Amino acid sequence: MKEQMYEIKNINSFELKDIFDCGQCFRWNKQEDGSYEGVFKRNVLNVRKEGNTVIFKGVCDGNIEEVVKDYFDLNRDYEKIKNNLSKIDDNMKKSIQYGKGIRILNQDLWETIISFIISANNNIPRIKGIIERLSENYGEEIDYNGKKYYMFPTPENLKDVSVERYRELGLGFRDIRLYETTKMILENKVNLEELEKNPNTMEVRESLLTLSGVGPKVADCILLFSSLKRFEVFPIDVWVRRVMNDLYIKNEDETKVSKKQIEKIAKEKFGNLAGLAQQYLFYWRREA
DNA sequence: ATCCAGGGCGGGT
DNA sequence: ACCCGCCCTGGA
Repeated sequence: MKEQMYEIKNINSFELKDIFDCGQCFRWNKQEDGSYEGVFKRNVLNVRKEGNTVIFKGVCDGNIEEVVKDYFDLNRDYEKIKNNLSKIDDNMKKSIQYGKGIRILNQDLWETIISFIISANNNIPRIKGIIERLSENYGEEIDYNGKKYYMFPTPENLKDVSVERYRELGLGFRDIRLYETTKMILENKVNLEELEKNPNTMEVRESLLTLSGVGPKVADCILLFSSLKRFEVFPIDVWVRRVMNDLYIKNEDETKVSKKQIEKIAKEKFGNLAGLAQQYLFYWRREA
């Protein structure tokens, strides 16, 4: 494949650190020169920012401009969204100022499902390690700049991989979950293309919940961070529980705050932008 | 050493 | 409906 380049001048709501470190993705890594490099679908990309210009460079499956516009959600008006959310209260305003460059990536549904199954009760360095080993072992190779990169394995790539093999790759107790979910998708027990087409978020959520290793939190992450792009969901993890309790609930023991309670407040305050609000709050509370 | 990290599952009430 | 213990692994 031939190297392509694409640049956007005077871009807003686009900060590399905010996008790649806000917890939505696992295959982007910061380089020595401050740029980020990542593999998604059949693309290998390097992204860097100089002033208000973003430069994308790499090998793409198709036209780089189209690939980038789709993946980085460039047709959505984040300035408008941020303005609306900022009006809600000072907490939102502050968290948005902190994560002003966040964009929700349009990630492959299958990859997002598997990645967040792996994320369960796990830490980020280890999650990234597991995903890299899966890709190196079972993903298709792409050569770029004299280096080898590996696509995330497809369901077919994982067809004959055993539970034991997953355990060897360091998945721990998630081995069986990955095995079973892959099998269910290969057997079309859950049809990913149908999910993409279904506008009813709750139906899609129910369907995701039938997959092994997918509970409420993982399902919501998949709905928000994959190409399903449902911004009304509100994934609740320990950090979100923490920040929601600090700001709005103020219970002495945050672990005692129920999910329902948090969901109710999120819906009342943030409505159909709850997912975005969650992301700003999460990133702010974890990093700041 | 003990704990915990972006939960889910299965088996209790 | 809630609640609880348990689940691999590795880094602090």
